[in-house]
Amino acid sequence: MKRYNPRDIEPKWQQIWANTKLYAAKNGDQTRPKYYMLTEFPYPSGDGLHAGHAREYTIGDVIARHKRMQGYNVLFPMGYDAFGLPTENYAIKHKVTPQSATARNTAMFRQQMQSLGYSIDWDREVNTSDPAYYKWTQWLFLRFLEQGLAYQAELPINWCPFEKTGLANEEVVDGKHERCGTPVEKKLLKQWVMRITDYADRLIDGLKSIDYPSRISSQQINWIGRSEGAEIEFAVDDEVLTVYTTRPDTLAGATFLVLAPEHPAVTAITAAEQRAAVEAYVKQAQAESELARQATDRPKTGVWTGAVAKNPLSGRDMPVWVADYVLAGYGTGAIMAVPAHDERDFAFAKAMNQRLLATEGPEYIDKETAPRPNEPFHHREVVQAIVKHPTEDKYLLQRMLGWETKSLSLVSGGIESGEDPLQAIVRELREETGYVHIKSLAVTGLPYGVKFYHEHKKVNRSARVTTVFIQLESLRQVAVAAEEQALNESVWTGAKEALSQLHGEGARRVFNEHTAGEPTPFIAITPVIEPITGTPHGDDHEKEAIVAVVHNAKTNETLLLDWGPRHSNWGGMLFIGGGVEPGEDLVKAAEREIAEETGYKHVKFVHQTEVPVNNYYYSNVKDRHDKARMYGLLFELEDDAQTDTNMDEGEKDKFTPKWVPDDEVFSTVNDGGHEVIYRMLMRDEAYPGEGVLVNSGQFDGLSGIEAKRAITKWLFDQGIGRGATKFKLRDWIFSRQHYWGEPIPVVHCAKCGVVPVPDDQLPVELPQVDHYEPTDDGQSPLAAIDEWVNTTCPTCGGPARRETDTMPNWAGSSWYWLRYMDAHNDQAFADRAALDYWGVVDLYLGGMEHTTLHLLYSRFWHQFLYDQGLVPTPEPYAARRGQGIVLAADGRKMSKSLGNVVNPTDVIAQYGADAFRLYILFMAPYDETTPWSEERLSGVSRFVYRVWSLGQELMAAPAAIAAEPAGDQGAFEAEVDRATHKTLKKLHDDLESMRFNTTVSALMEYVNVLTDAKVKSRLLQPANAALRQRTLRTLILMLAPSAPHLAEELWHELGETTSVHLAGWPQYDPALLQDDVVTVVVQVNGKLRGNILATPDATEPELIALAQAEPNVAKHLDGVQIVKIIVVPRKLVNFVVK
RNA sequence: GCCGCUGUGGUGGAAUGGUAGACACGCUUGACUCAAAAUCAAGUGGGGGCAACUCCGUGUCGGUUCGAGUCCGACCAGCGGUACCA
Repeated sequence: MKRYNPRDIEPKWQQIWANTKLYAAKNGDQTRPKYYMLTEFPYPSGDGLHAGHAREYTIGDVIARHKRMQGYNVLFPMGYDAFGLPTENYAIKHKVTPQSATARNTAMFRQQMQSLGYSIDWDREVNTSDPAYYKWTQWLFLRFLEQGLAYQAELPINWCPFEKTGLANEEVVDGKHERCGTPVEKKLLKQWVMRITDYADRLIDGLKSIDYPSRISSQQINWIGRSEGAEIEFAVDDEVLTVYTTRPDTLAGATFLVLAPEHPAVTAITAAEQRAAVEAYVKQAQAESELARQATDRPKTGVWTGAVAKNPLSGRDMPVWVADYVLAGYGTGAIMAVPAHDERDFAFAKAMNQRLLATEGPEYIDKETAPRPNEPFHHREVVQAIVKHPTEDKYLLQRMLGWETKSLSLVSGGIESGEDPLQAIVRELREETGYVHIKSLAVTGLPYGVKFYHEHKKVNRSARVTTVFIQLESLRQVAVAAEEQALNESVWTGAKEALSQLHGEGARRVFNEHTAGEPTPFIAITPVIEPITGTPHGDDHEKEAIVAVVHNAKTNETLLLDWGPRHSNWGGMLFIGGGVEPGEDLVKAAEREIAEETGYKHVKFVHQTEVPVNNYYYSNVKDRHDKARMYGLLFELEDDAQTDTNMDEGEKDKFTPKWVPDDEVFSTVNDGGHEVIYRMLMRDEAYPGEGVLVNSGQFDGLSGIEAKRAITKWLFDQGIGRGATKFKLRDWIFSRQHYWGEPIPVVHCAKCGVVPVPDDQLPVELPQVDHYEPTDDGQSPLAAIDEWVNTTCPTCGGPARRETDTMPNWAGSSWYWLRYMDAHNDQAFADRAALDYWGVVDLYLGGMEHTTLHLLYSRFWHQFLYDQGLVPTPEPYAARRGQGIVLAADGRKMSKSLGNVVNPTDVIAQYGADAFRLYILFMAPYDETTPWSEERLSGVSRFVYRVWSLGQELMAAPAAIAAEPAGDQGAFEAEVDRATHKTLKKLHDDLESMRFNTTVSALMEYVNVLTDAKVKSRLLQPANAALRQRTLRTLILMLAPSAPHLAEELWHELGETTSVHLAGWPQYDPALLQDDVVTVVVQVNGKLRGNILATPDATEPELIALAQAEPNVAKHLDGVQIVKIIVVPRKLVNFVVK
């Protein structure tokens, strides 16, 4: 028997295939359908082919070979993406030219790919650094230039200080250069830029017509980052600031504007007294590195410009700030900030207000009650409010009863620990005056200090006073305690009168500033969206409600009601809830519900949500759809005292109160509305979701898209805004300051400006030089080569200088699949007939890492070429698939420094190319990342040897020794043929769906059947010569795409003289797939209780009878009642019993 | 945070809503051998049982269904991408 020796047969056949040009694709062949199988061409680095390449090209080769055997005219080409920095660096280091390094490396790659037996049409090989190739890259660039899609601009670009070159945005990852990891700097340079943003919409829309994995299309869509919203203009002094927002519905809640530090209007709008601060901030922002600015969770910083704009909808002042959380490069570089509904604006507002509140304002000494000398001061933090009447132009002042002074004061009180000034003043207002219905409140003016003698407490008092402006919504009041009534009397007064009677210099000053409309940097947080939870049904029964969150600070627990298991629309764990009677105070209502439902009678109100949550839900009790406008109220439990709960008997058993640890509350509550309430109450955060508009004048009551549309239209009608679409995608920085790239084919002439090199003078070839090290000054090394740089102007003939920037390495790969169609054309980048014939790439296989780089760039080029009528299709690739990464055996990435790299050449030397290929297919689904395993590779290698031996045995069996076979010959042949055709069908299905791992499994199973001792010995009998022959033939054909050398060798041993790879792919015969006997599974209540053998066409009653007769099934059917019998012909019988 | 993908034995991974773990690796036992390697044969999810058989089992919790790894809902974990993009 001949031994299997891949070291002999593999090179032998590779040589023969090459010599006969077996895999040559034929342009214009109308006798067969075409199939264009493209894999990404490699960058020819000095390290040679790696395992990832081998995976990609092996998959591509198997598909190409299978298609070829199916009768397609297959184009499966290869080339080299040869320009780029690694080669340049390598050449500098080894003191050779990039040209010679490239020649050496491409030869190595070609040799390695050939040794893997790929069916590449080598006559079409391309190399992007070949002048014959880049002539056409330059030619195509000039078409972009003609159409204005390539332009020069002075831009702050990403600069890699290590490789000394500019970079595209797509090449910067986490603030670092994706290739070398060096932190990227900003550098202002004159650059060539490609207007890819013109194609942003097309690049998204085109994805619909092509077959990309959702992973890739969603990543591209994300990267392009289209968003729809509105541009809104705000007048600030003489300037008009235009902002971009995706949330025009929150316009009324925009309480300030923010400009990026780089925004051109910053200087113009900055007020004189703020100039120094603003300039310092802008300077500091510019000094920050990209990396630092990108850091997540960095505290918000900013500075007030002193300017104020007016909100066109709410009419309120909006201080204009400068802050680096707004990016100059996106939208208009300015935003309207809505702190109530945007997390970033919220964080900024909180931080800035806090900073302002912490500042020390002027200090006043009260002259009427001057502090006593030589006595210590007792300090308090105080908040006071300028409270405005809901309808009239009047302010709420207080007269202290029992004091000697006749003057009035603002509503005020001490800030208790843990409170912020806004919370404190709301509490004070409620306790002292009973007013609770607040429309808006905001800090106004810087805090000031005051010192006086406290006559009641008989101490010197120093206070820091924060002033808040409160606009009442209505005069709705709650009862005021008698002791409070005895202290103060409330008076509504006009502004002038108030000012004259106000006690205290500081209070008079802030009141005056406020009523005079002095600009203030303080940022109000005004909610304009009421959250919606649940789904409206149209006929919802509306009511006002409270949700009471009762917290116990001693145990850090929160009170929940357990309504039993959660169903789709009732039950679960909820807070205490209940209806509010018309006109009833929310706090009172909540206290009543708490007592009724849980018995707790001593709870202290802390605060409530500013807006209600519109919760749509199904009321199980009332059997109807309800809409509750739920206000959340937070209470602190004062003591455990409980009264009897006061509930109907029916209501009592429905729920049980439960104390839940605070950190589990959020995950325990399982109702959308209650969750939102809890977030609003407990977590200091914005509500960024959608909902119903409030505090938005005429737009109140609108929601979602409705509101966006209505407000955008209103802005348009007012002439201060319009709908707008923006993209995250930026134009493509196309210049590189390096030697080893395509020279950008233009010259700069003092007289004519930028002049394209005429087409007939292309290519602009790279000069052959000794030194081409990159420079630090942002100049290409080409600039130093005078004899190359100095040229004449093609237009005027005068002296001119060549452009010295080169193209990025993405340029050559942006059109290479077109060159394969007609690789040697020197009249055009490709002949139109060839372009028409091959059309789109049918399948493009490559790595996931190119999704937002090469794949996006090349689609952009192709779409442009289509627009110019240069290519026949709008998209280059009909389908794209990405292969998974091959990890090292240790589960880590393969890397030279870890020493865990698998070298394909070594693998081939030890196991042969066919075993290597089969293992690549077998190791995992092709798109799954998976570790390399030499042990499993050896398993596949055993399979290859088994196939070889089987082939040898089947061929060596004597054809005519008289010996009669035992048993039924027809049944045996049918059994073997059935196995063959089942395998064929499996291969057919799995190759179509690219499930290569299971095709190898199927081949293994098939070979296992044939090598089974009983089957094989009978197969070797003389009577089975014909069966043996057709079985082996089919096996070889099935192996041909994945193990081409093995298949070819056995094929020729079989006596064939033409290549197996030109043979037709075998078709399976459905008739031969039919089993004589099928195994039918018998279940009782879905549990497997046995199986029966039946003919495929057995009827239902027959199957049931057989099943019932099965002893174990009978056992389980004994003594039970059969409710139902499910029969799936040829598959299963299931008895449903009681 | 957002977008996408993935969760199945000791491992890589199979399974049109119908016998979970195909095919391999590894491991155990046996044959061959002086011995080892290679090869061949048998076994191999966990628990119980002498056995027939039986219970449990595909990240978690629910739901739909005669029947769920597969479909639906909520969550958890891992991977990839992206991120003050307003």
